[in-house]
Amino acid sequence: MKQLKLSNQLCFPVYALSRLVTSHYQPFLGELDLTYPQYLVMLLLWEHRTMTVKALGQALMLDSGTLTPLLKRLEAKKLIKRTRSTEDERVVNIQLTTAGTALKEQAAGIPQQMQQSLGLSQEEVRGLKNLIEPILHRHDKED
Amino acid sequence: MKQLKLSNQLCFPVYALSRLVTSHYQPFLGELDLTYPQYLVMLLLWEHRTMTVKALGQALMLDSGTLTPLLKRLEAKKLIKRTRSTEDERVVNIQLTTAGTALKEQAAGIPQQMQQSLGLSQEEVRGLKNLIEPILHRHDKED
DNA sequence: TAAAATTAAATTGTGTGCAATTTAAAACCA
DNA sequence: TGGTTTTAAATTGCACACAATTTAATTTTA
Repeated sequence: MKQLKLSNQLCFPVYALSRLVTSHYQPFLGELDLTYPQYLVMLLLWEHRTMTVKALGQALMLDSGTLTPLLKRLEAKKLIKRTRSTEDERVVNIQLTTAGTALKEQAAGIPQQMQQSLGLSQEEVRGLKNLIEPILHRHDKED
Repeated sequence: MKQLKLSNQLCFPVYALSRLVTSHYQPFLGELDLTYPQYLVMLLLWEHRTMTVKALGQALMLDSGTLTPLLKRLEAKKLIKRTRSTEDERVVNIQLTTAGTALKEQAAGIPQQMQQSLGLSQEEVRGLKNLIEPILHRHDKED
């Protein structure tokens, strides 16, 4: 049954690559005392300054079951503040603290260093993005 | 700082795709009462019948910290047997039970159904595999 | 407008991943 | 050979992911 050989599955390379990439972030993120998903949240906040939990969840395809405890940990590190919106008390706004904003400087070199660490060529990066992003967008509405 | 925009990171599409793919397995794997990593172990065992924990770990890039509890769950479901080798008592051999072998029939249709569920073309699947696998092999020795 | 439906987070519980340590066995070697 | 090193799993502890449920607030609608 050829189809059930691991080497014939697409799923496995994608899964393995994801973990490989994440593991290469570790040395760099460790210096900032961030995990990889925490770094993704910080990337969004550095870009937008303030976001709701829902907006973070949509951008990262994560639900509150993952985000709530993660955000509480970022708050405990004093990188963000969580405040319930006054116009709509269901909503929680996430905003950067001064320390959270400052961390951006320390993170500036990471994307560059990562590409080196993974040994990827420009073509590979572009090729992967060009293949993957259309697939993700095709499935955007699913969340 | 353009480099720190989420949309300019390679890491995120890879991470998001991996979770998207895994989530699409869920309805199919749920019928077999398997999680996605458990399914990967079963794929290897269907192919090789018997493997050591170490060999499983090398093939899947997972360590005993992940595999030991996972394998205990598969054993609790009576799909595999875990027996310590007599020649080398450090080694644990994992072998399929009759039920574990039988499950292969039920899994036969999954790869086909998955590609449909994800709406991927042959070109996309081939393109992704061709891009990802060389990257993984380049980093094989790292584990 | 009051009840029903929807929405945003939080909570609960299970199963990974993975770093770090521990345990026990086997291999090495001075 | 006896002590050191290496190796294979297991264990411990922490942080995701995610399904399912709960809670509280807002919208919808009958």
